[in-house]
Amino acid sequence: MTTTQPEESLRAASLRVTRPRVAVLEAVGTHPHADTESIIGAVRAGLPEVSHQAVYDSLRALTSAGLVRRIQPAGEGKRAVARYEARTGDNHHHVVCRSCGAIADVDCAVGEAPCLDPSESHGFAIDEAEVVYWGLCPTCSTATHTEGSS
Amino acid sequence: MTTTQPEESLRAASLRVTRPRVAVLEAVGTHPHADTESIIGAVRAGLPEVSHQAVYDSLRALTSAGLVRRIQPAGEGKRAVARYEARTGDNHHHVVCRSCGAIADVDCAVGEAPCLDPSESHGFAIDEAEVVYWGLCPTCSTATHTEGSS
DNA sequence: CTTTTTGCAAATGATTTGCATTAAC
DNA sequence: GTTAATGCAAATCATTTGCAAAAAG
Repeated sequence: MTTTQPEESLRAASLRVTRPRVAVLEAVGTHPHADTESIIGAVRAGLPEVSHQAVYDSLRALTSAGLVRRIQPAGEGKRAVARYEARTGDNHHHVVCRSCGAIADVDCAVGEAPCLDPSESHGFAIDEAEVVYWGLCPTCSTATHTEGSS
Repeated sequence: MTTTQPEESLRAASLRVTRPRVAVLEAVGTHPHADTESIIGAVRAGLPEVSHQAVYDSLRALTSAGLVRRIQPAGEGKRAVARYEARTGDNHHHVVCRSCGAIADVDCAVGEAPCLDPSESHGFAIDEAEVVYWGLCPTCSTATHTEGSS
């Protein structure tokens, strides 16, 4: 069975294997770019008794361990909602819709990971480059064009 | 006098010229990457009677008009604080310290603005590419190395 | 058995909202 | 004179915190 994978990942990261953590890890893998609320919902689908604090804590533990990546696009008029995705290890980036907040994955435009080497690092020890392409998703783009017509 | 510049910018953007907006625009120009709290402080230095709502509103108006850019680095354990910078028009990016949140500017590593053209846009209408280099600033990097030694 | 994680409920704190007044056009 | 922006104060909502009970090692 492949159901053992999450638990193995947890052990590999020296984290205790608890029901909530396994469920959260699976939920993040199943729902890419999901916000915390969605993850709580997904986790409770199979484990109704988890508190939201357990999810928050699990999420933080998984993020610290590097099993999960936290992304935080700025919602223009909305409250900033943290989103998570299973760390696949590759260096991919995101396209985010300014209007509805939809997220899609894209490969690094310039090849491998040239972004990791900025021209002037100001003495910073860079360990990751995050690229966010801002724009409008097809749906919101269409809606914008439509508004105004009768 | 050069004091007229902010007001001209406001008029050019079809925004009403109000005392708070002028002050906010100047404050953002003076304090690069400042968070809202700092901006409120800076504005009140010369205009003590502004409410923080006026600043929030001005900030939003200026952001919508494109006179100011909003950047929102994810604070790991802290509440996400919005930061602002005067829109200089160039396509520069940021280096952010994971530990203390310090921000520094860097030029686009690959030249002009190749980032604006992702390989696969998923149908999104991209209008801006934001690049964030995550790492540790010199100070925090040193602190990390120091901890552990006697 | 010891240490870590969960659960419960309240606290925190940045940002937003509504409405009357005031300033800008 | 109109319209839009400010001020005031309270509401919101994602996220965090503290402590006792339960589970994992």
